[in-house]
Amino acid sequence: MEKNKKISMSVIRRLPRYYRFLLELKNSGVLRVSSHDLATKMGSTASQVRQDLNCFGGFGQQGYGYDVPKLFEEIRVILGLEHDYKAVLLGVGNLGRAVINHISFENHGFTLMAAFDSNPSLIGTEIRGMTVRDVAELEEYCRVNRMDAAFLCLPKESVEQPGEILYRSGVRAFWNFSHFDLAMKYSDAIVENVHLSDSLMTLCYRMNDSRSTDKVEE
Amino acid sequence: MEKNKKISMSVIRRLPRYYRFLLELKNSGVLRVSSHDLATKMGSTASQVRQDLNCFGGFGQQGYGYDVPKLFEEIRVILGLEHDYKAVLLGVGNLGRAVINHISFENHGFTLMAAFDSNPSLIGTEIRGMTVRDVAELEEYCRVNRMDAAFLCLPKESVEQPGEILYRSGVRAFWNFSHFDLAMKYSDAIVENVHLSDSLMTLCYRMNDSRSTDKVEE
DNA sequence: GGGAATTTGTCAATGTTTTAACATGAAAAA
DNA sequence: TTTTTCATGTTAAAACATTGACAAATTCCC
Repeated sequence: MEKNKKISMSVIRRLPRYYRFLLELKNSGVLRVSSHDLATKMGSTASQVRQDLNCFGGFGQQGYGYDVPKLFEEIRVILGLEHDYKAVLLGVGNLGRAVINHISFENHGFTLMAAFDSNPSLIGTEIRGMTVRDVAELEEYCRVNRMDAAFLCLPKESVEQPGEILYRSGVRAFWNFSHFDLAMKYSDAIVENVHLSDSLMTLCYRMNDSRSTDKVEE
Repeated sequence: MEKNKKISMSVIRRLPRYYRFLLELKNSGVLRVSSHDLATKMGSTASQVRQDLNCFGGFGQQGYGYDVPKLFEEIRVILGLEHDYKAVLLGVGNLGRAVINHISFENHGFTLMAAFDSNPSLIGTEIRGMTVRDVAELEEYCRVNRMDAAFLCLPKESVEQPGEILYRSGVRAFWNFSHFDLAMKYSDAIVENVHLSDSLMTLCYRMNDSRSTDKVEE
C-alpha cells in the first residue's frame, strides 16, 4: 500500500511539467535520466525532483537514475491521463475554438463530446466534426449523457449561471477560462481557473520590477 | 521610502486577483472594503490580505477598511498597468486569434503593435485592424520599432528559435503559450509560461483524487 | 462628546515547502 | 572480483508562507 500522506498542490502542479519533459526525452530516445538532469531541465533542484517523485513511490534505482519510459508511464498513471472523462465546452468564440483546436484532449484524460454556444450565428456550424449546439439544450444533454467536466470559454459575461446549470446536471469538474472566478458553493466541485489576464499582469509587474532592480547604474 | 523587502512570488500572483475583485467592487459602486470582505471573495484569510497589501504600503485605515477606488488605483500602479509596453504576437492560428480577441492589452500594460505568422495563407490577412506580417520580417521589425515584449502563440513547434531571434532584436519579456517551456539562457529575460495542457492535466489529477477520497463508503 | 465597535498594521507562532546532507545500494570500471 | 563512482531514498535543517493575536487608531452610534 502507498503512503497515505496528502500530496501538496505544489507537487501536483509540477507533475505535468515532469510529464512533458519525460515525453520529450522519450521521443528523443533517451532511456535513463537522473534527478539532477531533470532538475536542470525543470530549473529546480535534484533534491526536489526526488522528493516529488517519492511522494508516489520509489521509481528510481540507486547508481542508475530513472528509467525514462517507465517513469513517464508512472506519471501518466498518477495524473490519470488514461481516463476518458466526458466533457462539454461552452462558448465557441475565438477562445473556445482555440481550446478545441489547440488542446489534445485524448492525451490528457478527456473526450470532448459537444460544444455549446448561445450565439444563433454559431449554432449549427461545424467545428472539429462537432455541430455547435444551442446552450438551451445544455442541461438536458449533460444529464442524459452523464458529462464529467465542462470547459468554460465564455469570454466576457459572468460564468456563475452556466456553472449552476452544469452542477445541477451532474457536472463536477470545471475548467474555467472566463475573466471571473468561478466560485462554486459546492464542496464536491473541482474548479481549475485559467486566468490569462492575470498571467499578463504578472508579466507586466515583473517587467517593471526588473527595470527598477537592474537600474543600479544610471 | 518603501521597505526594500523583496516581494515573494506568492504575493505577486495574488495581486491580479485583488485587482479583478476591486474592479468588480468599483463597478458596483462599492466605496469601502475590509480585509475580511476581500478575504471572503478571494477564499483566503483577512490576515493574508492585510499582509499582502502591507508589502506595498499602508493603504487602509483603522476602523474603516480600504477605500475601493484608491486601493484599486494603488494596485494598478504596483502592477504597472498604466504602461504601454510595445508587444508583437507570433502565431495567428486559433490560439493567437483567441489571445488577440480575448485579451484587453491596453488595460494590462501593453499595446499590441503587430502580429506575425509563417503561414503564407495567413500573411496579409487582417485581424483587429492589423495586417498579419511575414515572420521573416520579425527581427528587423522588433529592432527598428524597439519592442518590449512578445506573445508566443505557436501551437506545436518548438519555441526556442523565435525566442533567440526576438532576444537578439532586443525583446526581453515573453508570454509563452507554446507546449514547450521557453528556456531562456539570458538572465535578463522574463518568461511567463502559460501551459494550458498542464492546467488540464492538473484538473484530471484532481478528478481522480477526489474519486478515491470520496469513496469512503462503497 | 464619549464609549463601544471596527478594523488596520505588525509581531509572533505555526505550518509548509525547499534545500542540504548522507547512508545505502546498484552500476561501471579496473 | 573488488573497488570506485554514481545516484537514489530519506531524514534533518533552513527558508518561506500563512495564520493568529493584539495594540493602536478611527469610525459609528447614542
